[in-house]
Amino acid sequence: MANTSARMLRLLSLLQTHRYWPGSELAGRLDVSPRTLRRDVDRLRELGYPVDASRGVAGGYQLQAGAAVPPLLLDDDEAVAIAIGLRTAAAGAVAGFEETSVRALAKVIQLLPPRLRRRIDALREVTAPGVLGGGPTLDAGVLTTIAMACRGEERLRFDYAPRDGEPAARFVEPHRLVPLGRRWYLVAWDLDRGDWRSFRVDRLAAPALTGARFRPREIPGGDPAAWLRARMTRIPARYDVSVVLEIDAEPVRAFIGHYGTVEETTAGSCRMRMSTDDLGWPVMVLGVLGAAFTIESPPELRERARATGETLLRGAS
Amino acid sequence: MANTSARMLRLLSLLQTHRYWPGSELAGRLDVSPRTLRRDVDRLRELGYPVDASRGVAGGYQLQAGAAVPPLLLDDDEAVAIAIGLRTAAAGAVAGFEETSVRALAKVIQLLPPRLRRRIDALREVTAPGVLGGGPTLDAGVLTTIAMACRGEERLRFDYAPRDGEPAARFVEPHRLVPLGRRWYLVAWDLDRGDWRSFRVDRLAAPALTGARFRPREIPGGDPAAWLRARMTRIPARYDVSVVLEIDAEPVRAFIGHYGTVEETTAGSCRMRMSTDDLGWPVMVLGVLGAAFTIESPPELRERARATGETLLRGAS
DNA sequence: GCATTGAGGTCAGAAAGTGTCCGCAAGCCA
DNA sequence: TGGCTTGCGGACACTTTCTGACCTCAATGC
Repeated sequence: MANTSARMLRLLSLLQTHRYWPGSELAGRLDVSPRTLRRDVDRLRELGYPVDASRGVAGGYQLQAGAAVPPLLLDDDEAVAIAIGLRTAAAGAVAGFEETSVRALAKVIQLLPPRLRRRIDALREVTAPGVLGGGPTLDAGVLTTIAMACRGEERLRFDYAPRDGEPAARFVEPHRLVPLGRRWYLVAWDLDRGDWRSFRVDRLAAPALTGARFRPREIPGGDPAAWLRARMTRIPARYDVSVVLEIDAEPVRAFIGHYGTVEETTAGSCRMRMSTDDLGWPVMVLGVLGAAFTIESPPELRERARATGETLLRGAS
Repeated sequence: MANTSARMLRLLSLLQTHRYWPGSELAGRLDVSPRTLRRDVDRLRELGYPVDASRGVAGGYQLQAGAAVPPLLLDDDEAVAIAIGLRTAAAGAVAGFEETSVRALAKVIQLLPPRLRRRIDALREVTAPGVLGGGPTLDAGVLTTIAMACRGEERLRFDYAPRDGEPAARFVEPHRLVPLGRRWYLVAWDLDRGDWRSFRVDRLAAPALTGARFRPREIPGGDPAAWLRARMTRIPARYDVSVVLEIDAEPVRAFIGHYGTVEETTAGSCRMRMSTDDLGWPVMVLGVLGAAFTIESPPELRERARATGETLLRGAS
């Protein structure tokens, strides 16, 4: 009966929770004889989840890392923590991990009981993007709804405000979410227009799952990201920043993390490069580092630094 | 035999992956008759994981959100994404979620196959804390090793550099990781000294699991966080920043997120408050917002703003 | 050496899981 | 409306597994 499966899951859960259990206690909790427990442990091992055992007084069982990821049995707090972590990662806190994170997030959110979803939503303000982003603020709820639609192959309705023109309702077969530059795009088959379209997620509002499933079409070329890049005739204007700082490379590197690169020029001086569409950000960096610097490019950065410096001096006096 | 359990897990995995499956295909993949598939689905339902079914042409099965979190069956990418997300959250990217995140992270890391751990470690630089932190850079590997020791009730060795004095090897029974202020502390029973001690994680190096288990002692009072707070005679000096800005509250709020509070004073002006031990941070905010401001406190902030302003002007000229 | 704790073989009875066959119900479409 | 598809679930016979009891053996720590 389901008894065995359920018991195996409970056993896995116990082993995941506490890490070390005497056999007698496990047997007691699962309400079986020690012999059966040993058989259950064997079953887990056969499934590829290595369970370590040690004998003697204070012996016990312990789940070890194996070749495959065992089914994760999470309690509420852990599930919420995972969802929150994925959401921040998807929102761009971890460069290069947005897409994977949002896919995993869609999976987790989908499986989460409503009460946990509410808890996560309630934490929206706590996890407000704040300074980090630089990019436009993006509602994680919108993103996950779309991701769920892509995943579940469900038709999607939403309001879309194109760059120039009135907002209008759209009805699409969502295909893929693609992060490009600092923005998210939805690549979808537009049902009204009968063609592939891309939508900037930050211009998209009130996405609603329709429940209607569809058989996914194949996008020309097969790669949504490539299709989108090819379609984007112009990428948003960006500044390539280059500044020489009279300070060792190391603290600079530690400070800016992956937001830019730092190369040593001479001892005690280094060149920092970054690519950004918001000059406020490199100015912040320069100000906080506090070292003397020379701006190589772009000229606009010089102007911006001057303006910021004057603001600060006025306020400080 | 284990067949049934294994098949149930595979079924769960399939249902988690694609979201919608025709019964015949599921039966085919699991290599059982449709009747047995129906029975398996029933079993899942009995376990509390609601499986939706729809009839008619193009009918199928679909896993829905239920009352409990089902066992998460993750593929490699998803597992890595979850670990990365938790790590950033634990590193302080999500205020108030450090502890829960690090606990969940310890669980996940513990279960992850070595090859995935390596992938995650390789991503360390990608997820470099960068600007975010403000606090001292903390090696996530150190944190998770300690968390695993706490979780597994394993004795721990490490090198510790006290504020004043030489680094020395320590041998402890780890009890709990506690985030306090902007720092992490390990509360542990010091085996050499035979007493409870707290250790700042950022002063701790080369933690090593010994594999030796112990029966956890009870900490006086029962609450490690309370114990630690009581023990910390002085908390790190902090500045309470208060600045009036000649700008609407809304953009300020959007910019600083949860790092501080903003109240409207008069139309077109607002007061920003934050508590920090690093004045560089509020200065950055003031500089980037670009609005005229008046510093109410602390006086040190005025000095810092002046210095930063001068640096920027020098560099810009 | 002794107590503790896990490993694992064997056995018999109990309890499942399984496929086949069946009639039924619900959705979709012509 | 009728026909098709797909899921639902009862009944049955058969097979397989599961379980607890009992036993001996093997590590481990004191």
